[in-house]
Amino acid sequence: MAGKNRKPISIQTLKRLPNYLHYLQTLNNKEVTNISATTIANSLKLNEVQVRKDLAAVSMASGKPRTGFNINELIKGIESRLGYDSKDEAVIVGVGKLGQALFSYRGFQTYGLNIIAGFDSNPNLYNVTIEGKLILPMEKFVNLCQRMMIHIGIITVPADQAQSVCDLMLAGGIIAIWNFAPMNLRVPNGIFVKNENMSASLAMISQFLAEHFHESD
Amino acid sequence: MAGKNRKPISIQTLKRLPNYLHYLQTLNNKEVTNISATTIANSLKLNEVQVRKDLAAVSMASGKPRTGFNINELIKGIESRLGYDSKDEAVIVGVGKLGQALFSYRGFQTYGLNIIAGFDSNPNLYNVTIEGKLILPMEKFVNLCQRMMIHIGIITVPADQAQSVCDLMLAGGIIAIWNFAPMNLRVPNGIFVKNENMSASLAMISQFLAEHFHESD
DNA sequence: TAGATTGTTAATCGATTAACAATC
DNA sequence: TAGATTGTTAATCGATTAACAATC
Repeated sequence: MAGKNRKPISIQTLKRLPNYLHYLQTLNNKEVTNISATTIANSLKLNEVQVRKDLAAVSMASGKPRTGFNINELIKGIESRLGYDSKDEAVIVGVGKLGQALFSYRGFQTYGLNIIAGFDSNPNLYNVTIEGKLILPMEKFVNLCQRMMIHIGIITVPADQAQSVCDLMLAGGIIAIWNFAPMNLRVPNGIFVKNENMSASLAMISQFLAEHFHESD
Repeated sequence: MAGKNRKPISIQTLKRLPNYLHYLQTLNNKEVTNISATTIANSLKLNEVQVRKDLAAVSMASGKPRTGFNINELIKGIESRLGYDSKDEAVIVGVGKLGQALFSYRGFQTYGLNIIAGFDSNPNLYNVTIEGKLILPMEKFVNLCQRMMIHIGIITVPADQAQSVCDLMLAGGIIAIWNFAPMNLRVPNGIFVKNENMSASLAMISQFLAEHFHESD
């Protein structure tokens, strides 16, 4: 589950790692085996020292002057650091459209995430399967999480139900919550909540447009 | 479209604004009319000076010693700053499950975002309506964007189609892209891309779990 | 008045970037 | 060798936090 030799790594670096990975993977088909931090930096419009420091945090072997980094080693290093090489099991609560989208998205497998079951309070959905995975009634939630030792819970219910779902997750032993409800969850210390903050994204878009049209007035 | 008197505001502050707003809205029902930065800070587990500086960036009237800030004024200020009081029109390309989820999500109205049409290359979806909004073939995309002066494009297609959709959006005159495809888009200067970086979120969750289980070994 | 709360100025902290010596 | 590229050490930058005077 947890990888080995993980030095602490900044949140900023962590956010950039998936970008590096994606970029390296696009290169991987071609004939090149090595790449320099300089090239990566230019392609992704990042500072090259920053790229080197980021890579230093994930690559087993260090880069070599003139030749750069071995692409495959970098990919392995990043994947390992991101936990893509080990599967984490998760459950999702709220199988509306967004919930279904996440529930059925196969891409998460690539990221080491396996959503093993969905839960909803709508009886019409009980025992429906999506991509071969069952939707179950909420009553079965706590017990299943405990029995299967699930650690990750995904919340895709409306905002007003999010806190009670969250509490239920804690009862089920879940310690990391991926929250898509536009709602700040109250959790005790030691519980990790990652808010998928769409309103913040929209705020940035709105800010950009405001600046854009203000400038051009 | 763009609000008035917008001083520059840090990205960090911008991310926190929706949280303040949500918190203030939960208070708004009750009888209190004022609130102190101290109280907000404690409730949201933030530093109180940080809260004051954030609020200073959005509130028309400043707070008063002993009484704090007027809740309604704060709400108005934040909503205005976030652009929630003016509607921006957007189009979405890719009406799969995730696309449908976003397309039909009424909550975006609250955020000042109005998705007026969806586009997909699947003929089965042509002229289907979701929440009274049409899904159209890609052929109509550029023309519609231009005619209606749409500035925001949402990308919910698979990664391998994202870049070509992006290029099409630029052709249609779109200048702000909200990208849900796990893929770094190439765009010219002046175009804003907000990546909804789910892989980065997963990376953080994975990182937390790794640390958690490492510590407890 | 007294003190809770404000806004500001200065100190701290962490991340980014610049400068540079080491090396294949 | 020469020079492209590395990793490190120091400088810069921006955001957070601490200290404090102002005020209702």
